[in-house]
Amino acid sequence: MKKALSSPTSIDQLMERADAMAGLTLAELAKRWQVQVPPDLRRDKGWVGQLMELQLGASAGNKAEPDFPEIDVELKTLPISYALAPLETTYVTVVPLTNIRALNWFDSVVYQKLKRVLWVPVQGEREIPVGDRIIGTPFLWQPSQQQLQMLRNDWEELMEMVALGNINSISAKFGDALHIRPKAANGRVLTDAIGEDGSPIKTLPRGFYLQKSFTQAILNQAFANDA
DNA sequence: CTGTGATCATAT
DNA sequence: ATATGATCACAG
Repeated sequence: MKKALSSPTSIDQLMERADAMAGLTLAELAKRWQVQVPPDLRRDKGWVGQLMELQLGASAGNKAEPDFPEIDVELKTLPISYALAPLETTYVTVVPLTNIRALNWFDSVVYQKLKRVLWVPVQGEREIPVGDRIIGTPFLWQPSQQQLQMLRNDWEELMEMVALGNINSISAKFGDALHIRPKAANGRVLTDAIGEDGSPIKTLPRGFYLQKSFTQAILNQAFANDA
């Protein structure tokens, strides 16, 4: 998809563009940007997010930084059930497995991305045709002190394991708010990491994901604030 | 090849 | 039913 809009230069401008899509179906928004609606998301997993990028003027690209670096905002779509519960965990960024310098939370990409997020809830039930799914009301979120502490604790615990060569003993069961799971094109992809004895090894690339319980709490906050 | 956007699909 | 591990498309 092509970039058709300039990056928003202020929060107000971003929210204006965001509010303009609230209540629309994905088909309606897709028509506005002249993109085809896929029959399902099996082969287009990132389609919804990329449509949002068009609407909001996010700079495309694969940089490990927030979508709107000028205004320090990260964009996240959140697929939700009929009961307004998250249907999926939320991918944040890849886990650095090598060249780990200072284990500094505030320098981490996780912190840089999550310190301010524009959440866009979208109906995600698979039985709803993609084009018929309704876009919810986007809202801006900043983690509370408590949420920030949870994220930081998980991040520090997990990164310590990585730095000490224990990447292969990390599973999705670690971490309360944040966890680590594979993030690759397939199971044969290998990248460099630190082995148990400190020597280089090859392992599957991993990503940081937000647990559903964490994003559920974010939704609850936003919902309560509206009422 | 690595990062982005994520959801899929099967084991449990 | 759902969480974990696996996977898909595309940009740079």
